Amino acid sequence: MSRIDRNYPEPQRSLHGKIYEILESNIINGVYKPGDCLSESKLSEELGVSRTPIREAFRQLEHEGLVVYKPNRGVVVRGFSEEDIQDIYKIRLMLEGMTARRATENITPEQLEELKETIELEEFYTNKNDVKQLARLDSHFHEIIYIASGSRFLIKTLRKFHHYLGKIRSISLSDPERAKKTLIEHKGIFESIQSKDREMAEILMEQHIRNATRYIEKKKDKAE
Amino acid sequence: MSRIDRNYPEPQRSLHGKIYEILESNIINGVYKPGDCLSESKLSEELGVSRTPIREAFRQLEHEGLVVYKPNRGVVVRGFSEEDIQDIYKIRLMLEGMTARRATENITPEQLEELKETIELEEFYTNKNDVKQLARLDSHFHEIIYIASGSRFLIKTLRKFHHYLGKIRSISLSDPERAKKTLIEHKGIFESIQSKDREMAEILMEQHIRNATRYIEKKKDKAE
DNA sequence: TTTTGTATTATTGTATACAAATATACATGC
DNA sequence: GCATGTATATTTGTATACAATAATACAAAA
Repeated sequence: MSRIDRNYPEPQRSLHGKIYEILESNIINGVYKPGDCLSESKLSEELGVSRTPIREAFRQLEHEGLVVYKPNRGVVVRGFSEEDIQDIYKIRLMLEGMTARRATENITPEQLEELKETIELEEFYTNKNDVKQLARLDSHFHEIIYIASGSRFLIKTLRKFHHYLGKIRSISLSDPERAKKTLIEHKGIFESIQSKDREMAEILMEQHIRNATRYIEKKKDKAE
Repeated sequence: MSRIDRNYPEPQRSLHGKIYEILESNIINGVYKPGDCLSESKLSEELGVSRTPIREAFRQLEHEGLVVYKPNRGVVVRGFSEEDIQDIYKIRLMLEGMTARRATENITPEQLEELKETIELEEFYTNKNDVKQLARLDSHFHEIIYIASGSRFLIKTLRKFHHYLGKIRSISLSDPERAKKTLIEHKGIFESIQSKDREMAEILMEQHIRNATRYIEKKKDKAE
């Protein structure tokens, strides 16, 4: 085996992990609707794998609460309701501020630099109106703060919540006004963290979540 | 088959569910230490089942973050550190108050009655110093409030946190002084909820968590 | 002695086989 | 027509078989 092969091994991910991601994404994005029954045999055929890794993915989705397990009948999709989405925003409002405060206390220079670069890229893509990149960078911005908080539970919980909101976030960021406002808010949070102002980081993060929530609410009201 | 057998069917739970509970409990209670490797084959032999349901249980534990998955090597136990426990209390401080407030808004008369009965039993067992029953009732008290909050995410998150702290809670409740204080605090929370005083329910619940945290901290300081 | 290559062993990853449970279709009786 | 019982088909639940990967032991060379 050559040296290059040893240095660049392929990811070598297990099948159940990939299948889990596919199914989770299909549930989050509404490909599978709440109430849909997922069949091991059918998915097994569709994806061209045996039932074993599919069952393993099911167990993860079940644990996550995205599907409900019916003994000897398989799993039915749960998905998210309007209320669930609002609920997530309410809980985030409680947790994101705390996370930003703790991140301010624990952040490393490298993470701070990464945060800065992320914001610079956000600025670039905001001007270009590249929604896909903006969504990616937004996730990255928050992800760094989650990790810097040093709390495995906050990381796990908020990462999931953020992931669940992926669709709605893209909608928000496709509005140039909201994208610009997001950038300004991110900059404020970054500067607070950089200057080690815990309180301000907490307050600005809470405002950021509140503004995101308000934007969605307003958008929804208009649509009705 | 007798009629009695038909009226009281066994739960008919799947194996992977039972195995998951066994393993989770072993991790939470420190039977498996952080760093321990869990082997499918060994557990399969020990428990007298095939590897399939064990793998399914592993996938749930993995998703929960209680074990870390190593491709082609199995899973290693993660468990909880001192910091993790403190961390859980910090996060609960943010979430339990909100949950109590929302429970006050949504609680049903039946749930209120159940809460009342739980506290009456708590009073009974506090006088008898029955720690096991007190731990069970404490969980039940909080569980009712979680459910009454109507938020599937709060239910899921806080239920887990509460479960993780089972061991430490039993230690607290085995101190008659702390048990009495817990009862008084629960009563206060119950009365706020009953009289639909959201703010007070939130404040008292936060105090309750804060007091529980302080007690643990003090206990730890003494031990050192 | 240390290192490295190789054979062996053990473990996981996936597929498949069979048992158990459930749903479905259809016939039978009312 | 409607309900009920039964046979069939389908699906899940579990066990097992085989393949792939990684760890281990050991021998050979530097």
